[in-house]
Amino acid sequence: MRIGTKGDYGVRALIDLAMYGGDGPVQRAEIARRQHVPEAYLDHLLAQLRRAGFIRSMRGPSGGHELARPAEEVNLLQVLEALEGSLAPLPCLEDHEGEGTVCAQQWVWREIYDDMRERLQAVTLHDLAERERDRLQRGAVSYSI
Amino acid sequence: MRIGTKGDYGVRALIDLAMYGGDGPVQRAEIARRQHVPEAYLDHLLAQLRRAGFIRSMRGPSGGHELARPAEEVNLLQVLEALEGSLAPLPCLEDHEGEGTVCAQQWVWREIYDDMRERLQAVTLHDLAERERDRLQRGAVSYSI
DNA sequence: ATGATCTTGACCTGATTAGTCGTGAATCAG
DNA sequence: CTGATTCACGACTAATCAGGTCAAGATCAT
Repeated sequence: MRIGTKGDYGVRALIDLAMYGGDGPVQRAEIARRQHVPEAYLDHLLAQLRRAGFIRSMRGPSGGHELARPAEEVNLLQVLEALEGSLAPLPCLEDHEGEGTVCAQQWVWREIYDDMRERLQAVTLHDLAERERDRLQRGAVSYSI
Repeated sequence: MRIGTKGDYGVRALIDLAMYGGDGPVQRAEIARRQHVPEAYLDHLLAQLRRAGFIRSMRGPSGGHELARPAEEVNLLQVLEALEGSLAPLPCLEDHEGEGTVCAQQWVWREIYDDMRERLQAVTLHDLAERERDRLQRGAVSYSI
């Protein structure tokens, strides 16, 4: 469940779309510049986000990316699981039906994991974008990772 | 904060000592056999546990390992952090004084992380050993990882 | 057609994980 | 003292993953 640049950058890209995507699609290069993410890498993340149904992409001049669903309907858990895979701290907590394996301390981690997922589910892209707008107004600096 | 074999095996080794260490030290080979851990690998984990002050080791015939502190005074957080390093899901949550970097969604993760540490702190080696004794009595199978 | 843009897959580098192996050092029994 | 037993420690390796880069191609507005 460690969050890497994939998760961080990916979420930031979506926040960017939520903030600047009001009129027409937003270009990769713009997102990359604003969020300080290497453009070539962002490319892959956008592809993943598209396949997962979070964004729509349009090619050609004046093309770009936009949210496929309203920002209020997308939560952090969905996005992070799409980008990073399962967030389970132990393999045995992953929810494929045939549980099979059991690991030591499973009961402790189960609660932690469930709690975490709940909290992440409660946060929408809209919340994050608002928070970010606040932060920018305060003139805060934000180097990621 | 993903828990790997190090954390899993290491905790199991300590549980083993808590359960079978009543009279005299317990040998590496015994632990390895009971807990299904490769002995050569267990060696490293025991070394780490010793350096971190959780166990004492004696060489020679009838040597072995034993808990350095009573099982009630050792909690899961201490052990896991000694074995796996910081459990922070994001580097920016690590608590070295010069915070410097900030990452997106930090506020969400801070709560999750704090909650997790609290829960892990609340579980002692004694609790784990008891739980394990129960499980064995029920004849449960326990393949780790 | 053309140029900006997205799309895909191949590839690269360094770090980490999960171990193995071999040698050496302490301890104890006889 | 000698040898058996057990831990101690460092070197080595193989596989996987993170975090990227790069190049060729597909698409579409104009």
